[in-house]
Amino acid sequence: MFSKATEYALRATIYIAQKSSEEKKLSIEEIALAIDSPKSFTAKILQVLTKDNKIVSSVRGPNGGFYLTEKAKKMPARLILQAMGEDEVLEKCVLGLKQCSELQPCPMHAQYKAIKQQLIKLFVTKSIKQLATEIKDGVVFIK
Amino acid sequence: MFSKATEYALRATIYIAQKSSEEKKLSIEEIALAIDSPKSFTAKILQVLTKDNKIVSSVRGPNGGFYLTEKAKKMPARLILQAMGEDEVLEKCVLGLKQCSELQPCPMHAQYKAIKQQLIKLFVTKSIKQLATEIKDGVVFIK
DNA sequence: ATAATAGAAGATAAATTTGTCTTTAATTAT
DNA sequence: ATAATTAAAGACAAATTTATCTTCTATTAT
Repeated sequence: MFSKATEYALRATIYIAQKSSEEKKLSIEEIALAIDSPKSFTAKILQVLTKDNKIVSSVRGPNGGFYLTEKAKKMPARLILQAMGEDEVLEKCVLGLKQCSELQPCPMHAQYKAIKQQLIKLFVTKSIKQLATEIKDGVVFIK
Repeated sequence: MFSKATEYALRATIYIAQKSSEEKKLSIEEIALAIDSPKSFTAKILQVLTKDNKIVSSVRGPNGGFYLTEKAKKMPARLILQAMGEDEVLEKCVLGLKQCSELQPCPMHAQYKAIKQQLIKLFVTKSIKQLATEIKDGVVFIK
């Protein structure tokens, strides 16, 4: 469904949301280990999410690392897709038609429409924080 | 969601199903034009679907081309995904976790589960023929 | 100030996907 | 038989994705 990069982005952000605060930052080592992703590649991805502190925040140097502000934790998961430039996946035609729409539907449009709506709803209504909260109780896993 | 190759595979197969029979075969030129796909790349993809005549049938030489048998037209769309080696997409975890399951769910598992089931249902219950039938009436488009 | 730490930035490389082109093989019509 | 047609097969190339490594910069502790 999504690229590896976006999968790592989602997992990393959810993990950081669960473990970090402005006081407690996480190193790239810890994050990559926790979500089972290649370290350097994950660093690159976090650079994207950190750009303009849009989603993830970071500071360099000793005691530095990555964290999410309370404001960021309230953001919908869809913002991560947007930051990764993969938001379109949610809206795209299953058959890859450029012109697929209500007026000019592909053969799967009618049925896929409902699925698409639920997908979008999932990423819009679930905040990063909501996705993160159950991890520490072992209800849910990120690795 | 799917690779370009699989998108072309679905579109091409649906188009062939709608236009062809054992008596009337379609050239790769016609198919690629009809579904707006690169000709040579589409030829490669049809080679895969034609392998062992599993889904698409073909004959070489004058008046040759691609077609679908009545039996093939009755097959579920999911077989195309399988032939393309992309069937796993339907079952895969949204976050890309290898171990995501009921017992060890990812943070999106509970919500995504229902979506996944509908996706699978769509590809299992819809036959290639069913997807193809509305094209000629202009109810539905493939380009 | 200096050294140590940790992310940012950039270069590079490996792997995969997407796409093209040429040659070969099968089939048909003449 | 021969020529024409059309898909099959294979080599190759371009683009994108995934991944690594090195150097630079900011920050902190001493």
